[in-house]
Amino acid sequence: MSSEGGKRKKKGVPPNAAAQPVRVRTVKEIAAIANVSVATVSRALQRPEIVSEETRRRIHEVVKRLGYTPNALARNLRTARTRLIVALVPDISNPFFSEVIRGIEQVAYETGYSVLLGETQSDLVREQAYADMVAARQADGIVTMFHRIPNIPFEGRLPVVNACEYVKDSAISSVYIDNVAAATNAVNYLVTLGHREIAFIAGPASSPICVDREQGYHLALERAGLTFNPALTAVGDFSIEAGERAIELFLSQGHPFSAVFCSNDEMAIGAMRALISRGLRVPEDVSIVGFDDIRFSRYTSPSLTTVAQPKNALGREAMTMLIELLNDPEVPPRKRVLSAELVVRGSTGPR
Amino acid sequence: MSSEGGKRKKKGVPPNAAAQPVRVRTVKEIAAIANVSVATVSRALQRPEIVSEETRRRIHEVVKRLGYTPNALARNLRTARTRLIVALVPDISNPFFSEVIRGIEQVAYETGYSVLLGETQSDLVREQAYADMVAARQADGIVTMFHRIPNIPFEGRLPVVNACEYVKDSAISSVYIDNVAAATNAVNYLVTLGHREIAFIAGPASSPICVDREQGYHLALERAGLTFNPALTAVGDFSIEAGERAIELFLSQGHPFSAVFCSNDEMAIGAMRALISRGLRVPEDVSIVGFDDIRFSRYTSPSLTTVAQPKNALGREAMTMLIELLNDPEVPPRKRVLSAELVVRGSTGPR
DNA sequence: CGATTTCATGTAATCCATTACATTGCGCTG
DNA sequence: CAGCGCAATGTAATGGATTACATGAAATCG
Repeated sequence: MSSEGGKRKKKGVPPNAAAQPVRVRTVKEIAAIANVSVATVSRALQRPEIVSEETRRRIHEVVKRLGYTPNALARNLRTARTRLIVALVPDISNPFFSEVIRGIEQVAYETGYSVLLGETQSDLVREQAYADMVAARQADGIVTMFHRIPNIPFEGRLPVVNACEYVKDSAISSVYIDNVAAATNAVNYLVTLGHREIAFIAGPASSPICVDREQGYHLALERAGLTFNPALTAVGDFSIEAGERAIELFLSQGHPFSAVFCSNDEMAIGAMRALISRGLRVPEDVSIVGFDDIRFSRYTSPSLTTVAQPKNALGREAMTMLIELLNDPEVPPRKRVLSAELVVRGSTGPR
Repeated sequence: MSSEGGKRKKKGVPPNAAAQPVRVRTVKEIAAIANVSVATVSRALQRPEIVSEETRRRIHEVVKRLGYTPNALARNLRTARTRLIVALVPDISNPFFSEVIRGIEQVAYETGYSVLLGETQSDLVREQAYADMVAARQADGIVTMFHRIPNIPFEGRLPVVNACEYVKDSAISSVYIDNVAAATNAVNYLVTLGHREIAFIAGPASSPICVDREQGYHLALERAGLTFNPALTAVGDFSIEAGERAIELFLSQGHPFSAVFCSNDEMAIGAMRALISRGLRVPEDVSIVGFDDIRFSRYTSPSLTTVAQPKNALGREAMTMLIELLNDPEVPPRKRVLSAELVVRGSTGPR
């Protein structure tokens, strides 16, 4: 039984950990090796300018040599901030959100925050799990892209902002577009092309922005003096399949229509596909307008006419508001409304 | 100067915080109100069975009434584990990854972990920032979907596994498909359809799996007795635009080709679009095969023939391996190879 | 030159929960 | 009834950093 055998437990680290590049973990050890106090080590790392040139160099050398990373848990516990924010997305596979998230991340990066993405699948339980991270002080705030504000037992202003969606009468800051106007505008465009029977594929009624889009649709019909036909409205869940099903429904009912306005691009893609597979031509027989302007809508054939949301700006603005809020919990809640723009492509044509 | 004025600082909370549902934060306060020690509160929350029925009830009542959430930082600091893992994705807007992530999340959920998503955009700096969370003890481990293993100063086995990608000769457990075989199979399918001039749109050569796909392409050509024409290979970055550019390149060089094999679906979509906009028909003039089977490839027109990766299984398996590793750092690294399957749709036809 | 700043650093309190160890009281055994 | 074991709870150490306050030395001032 000579020297160190195969499986030695890492118990009671021998106190000779001075010179060799062994694993080292705490400020204490760094301090001991660099021959200073823990306070000085901490200072050298946090505010180097208040430590003398020489000491600072020595400490940094040791830190580097031993690959020391301060324990963020301990730090965050003490300072009561994490510089982490959680972005809640109902569905990461929706390309619309991807770009909003990019916007969020850009601002986060600029201001020294990191973004953790949480996919909720619109599920309350998962939503709550992420929201609890704030209650448990593992994150400083939340940007949610869903129309439900998670419940956080928190004193004062909730460190939450809403992007893309909003909640009526809530004290939560939000950034979103004027969905009524955008939808009105899109439907109106179809009207100017001569369409009179315009179908509508709605999104879930639980979402205020979907209600707004529907309202915009009605408003445009009304203004054009067209009568609303309930048989030409279907509700979908934003999926491609929902778009297909809606078209099947319309066709099966036998009411004629020459245009379809969809509450998002994926349903529009599904609608387009269903029409084509039934032998109808887009846009010659039926025009289609989507909503969001996701990356793929440029590449469908025909390419999709759609309402382009300022996705990046929505994300940037939301994150900016959150930072503001974190820096000063007193700032009053704001609702910021950006505008959207109709992008005309190949899926729409004259009646 | 009577009672409490407008702006009172929250300093030295008056010790009358007994009955009213005020904001309360620490075990200490809960303990005081429930008339027990902090240890008992902690126990009532962690292992209720070792606390007497009555005490437990009382504590839970107080916890609930005051909306107490234990400070996770303090807990994690003490217990040295967070039950958080980070999933690193190069690009969240790539629908392929979305489904892998779903798989990861499923297993995480089943085993009591939460997943934090980090988008790296293949950027080393951002990658490192997330990796540092492990070094800083803010997360227990990492599942990366990129072919670079982040550098973590860590004693012993890195708590990292690789999903979809792998790194040659690394001691990192990985799950991925047999890309050589999958690509060979896809190209071979084109051969059996009678194609002889088959172009190839490669992915970045930095990625081993892309090299494998290219190798599979060569292998299939060789087996079929076809000569490899370097002019019919282009390198892309996985984007739709890259697919378009590749086709422009092939066409401009004037070498004829009747089929294109693409290293992912998005480049295939781009390729298809470029061909169609040049007046070529798919699949009558040119057949196209993609790779991944993302959600949209079913809905292009024509729908895309592609190699379907078992996305969910890749994610599930990767997370399972990580959990294993976290529970026992001694388990040897494994490379697990799943198999992929060619899905024939409308974008391929006989020469 | 004595007094006062300023600078660099050290000592120890603090953040909040977990948990090893200590204590108390009760029921049971021999 | 002494003695033991067990159940329930309490006391205090612990995890690793930050930072208020203290200290000593050097620089500046009148």
